[in-house]
Amino acid sequence: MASVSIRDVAHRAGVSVGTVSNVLNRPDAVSPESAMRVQEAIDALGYVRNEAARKLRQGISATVGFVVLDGQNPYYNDVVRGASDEATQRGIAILFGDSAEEPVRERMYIDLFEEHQVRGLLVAPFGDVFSRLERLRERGVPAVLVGRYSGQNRFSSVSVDNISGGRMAVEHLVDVGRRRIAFVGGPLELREVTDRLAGARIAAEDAGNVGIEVVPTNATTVEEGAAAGLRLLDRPARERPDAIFAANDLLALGVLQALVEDGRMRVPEEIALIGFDDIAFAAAAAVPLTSLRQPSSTIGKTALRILLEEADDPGLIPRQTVFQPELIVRRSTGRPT
Amino acid sequence: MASVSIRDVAHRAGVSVGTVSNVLNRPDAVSPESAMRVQEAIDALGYVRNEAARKLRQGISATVGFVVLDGQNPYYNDVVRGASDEATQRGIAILFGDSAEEPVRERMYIDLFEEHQVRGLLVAPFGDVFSRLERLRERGVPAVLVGRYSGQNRFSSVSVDNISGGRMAVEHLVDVGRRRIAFVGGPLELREVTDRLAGARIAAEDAGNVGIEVVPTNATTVEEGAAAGLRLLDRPARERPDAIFAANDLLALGVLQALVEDGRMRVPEEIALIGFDDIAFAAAAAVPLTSLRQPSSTIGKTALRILLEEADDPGLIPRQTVFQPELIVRRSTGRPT
DNA sequence: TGCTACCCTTGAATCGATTCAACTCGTTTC
DNA sequence: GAAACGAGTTGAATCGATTCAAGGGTAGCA
Repeated sequence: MASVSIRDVAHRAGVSVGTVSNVLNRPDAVSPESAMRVQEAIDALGYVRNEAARKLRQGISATVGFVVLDGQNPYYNDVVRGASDEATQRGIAILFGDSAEEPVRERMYIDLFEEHQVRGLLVAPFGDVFSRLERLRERGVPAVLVGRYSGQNRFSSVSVDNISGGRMAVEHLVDVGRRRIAFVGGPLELREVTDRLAGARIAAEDAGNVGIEVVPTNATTVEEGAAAGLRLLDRPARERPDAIFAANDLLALGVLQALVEDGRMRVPEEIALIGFDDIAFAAAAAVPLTSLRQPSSTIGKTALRILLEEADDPGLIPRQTVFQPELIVRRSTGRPT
Repeated sequence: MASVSIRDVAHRAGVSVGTVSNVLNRPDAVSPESAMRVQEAIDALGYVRNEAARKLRQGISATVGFVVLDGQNPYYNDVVRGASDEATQRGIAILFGDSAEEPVRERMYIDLFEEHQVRGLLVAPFGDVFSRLERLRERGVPAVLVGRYSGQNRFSSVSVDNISGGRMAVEHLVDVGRRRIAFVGGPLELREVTDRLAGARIAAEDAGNVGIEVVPTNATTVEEGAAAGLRLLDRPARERPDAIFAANDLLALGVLQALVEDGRMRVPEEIALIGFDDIAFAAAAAVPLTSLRQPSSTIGKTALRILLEEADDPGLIPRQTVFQPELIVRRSTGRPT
């Protein structure tokens, strides 16, 4: 463990530690020649700054935590990529935690990240983490919610307009002549799921004579989607819907997989299918999937930016940033025969 | 910033800081009643340990860095999930970096993580990072390569047997009656790509009368796969292959998308298609994709375990852990008409 | 009673970067 | 020539958890 400290650098360069620190942090407060000598010493010794010491002294850190709801979902990977791009540009590292839709893990990560003195927290919340987040905020550690807004607007959030998205989805289905719509999604504790459903209901009401039926799932995964698809297929033919709005693309792909495998209900002829998120695989699906696109990496970038602003100025009032989703029409919602 | 330190806890519990530290780290060296009083104080004050201070003092940290080649690839997400599971169980946090197949970013993350005093580094390497990793190792920070083995076995690695996988892929294609095989993959600097190709060539030679042609790509993405697919379609019909082995599922899905869209070459009738990794979306593809499954989350878990062992005992000799891939047959490699 | 052994507890020293009051030295101003 | 000023530099103090030599107390034993 041949650890090189600022002291070693100072010694080799023949200056004091204060000067070395200045070279690192306030280069213009130092004479060019000192700067050069110090730089040489740094290179020669292979000095690397000790973040722990810096963090300890300064009280704030160059680390941000990101607790993701479901790391398997490509949507979140895009968001992470966006946040991570932005972070890296500012020399900030991201601590990563995948809560896998389990409240226990979610809380564990939040605690872990707190110990690590993160500057702030990006959270795609699943369980009720707000009391924990409140506590963190009292200590000067802000949080920004990603992909959903907080119930009481107690925290800033960056998300897409899920109600409007749900509405667009059903409006589109109605446009292509569908009336009996199944909403596949869950758990209903997920705010984005209920919002998309709420939007769907509004559109159904506006259209009149359109029914929305909820087919609940336990998670937003391909497997759950496939299971829901099978349940629909099990019904007598005339009780089946003529369109499915899945709460996200993972579910939609699962449904699609079940339908294609089974073969009795062809997409889009007998049944139309629309998803949400427009993940990369939606276009490559068995039947290319109509979906509502989210500006995912922009969401990540924006969330990180807001987080850092709040970290710098704790007085800021929480604000909700909402992007509009965009309808991407593909084959899965072609007109019925 | 109402920061609560171990000193405050000690004061409230009426004991010394040393005792508090012992409660936290060596509970059996402390009397039950002290432990209880300290615990109460901790709860009452909402004390959270300051990792920075601990790290500084101990010299080692409870953080591990993971530099991923391509965060968009579900395969790596599975690996990350595995590593992350294992890490969390041990109270270790993971710093996450997505190099997006860019050597500059890759190096940046390694440097950033070094500043953060990571205990070790998991790396899915793209560019040549070995000299940097060597330097880190000299400082007691080990690295374990994920998803590929190091050229000179200078580092431990956890991967799948890509040569054997490539072989299995082509053997399977030959089994279902294919002879003119296109290998879609690249860049050829990626060791796993060339290994899979090498395996393919071995199988072709063993079979005799089987040709392998390389269709290079610039990255292992859906888009590049689609582009490669279009290039194949552009050829006169008789110059087209009767099977495609894509270096990974992303490429395979891209190829599939192009073929299905175009419609001239049906999968699997006119052309068979096999991928690698067996990501979750392979099963949900336009034509369910035959693929070679990797035990991805096990790879992540194992890599982390080895990394920590090496961090504890720097004398360990690097070892290569290789898992066998498993052939998952689906519709995309049905028999030709 | 004296002695040893054992169990807990104590608190100063430590890790390394940053900060800042104090200082040096050369230059400018009146 | 004295005073004021500015630019650079210095090094001790600081952040908070851990460590460990030293010491206090109690029980056990002769």
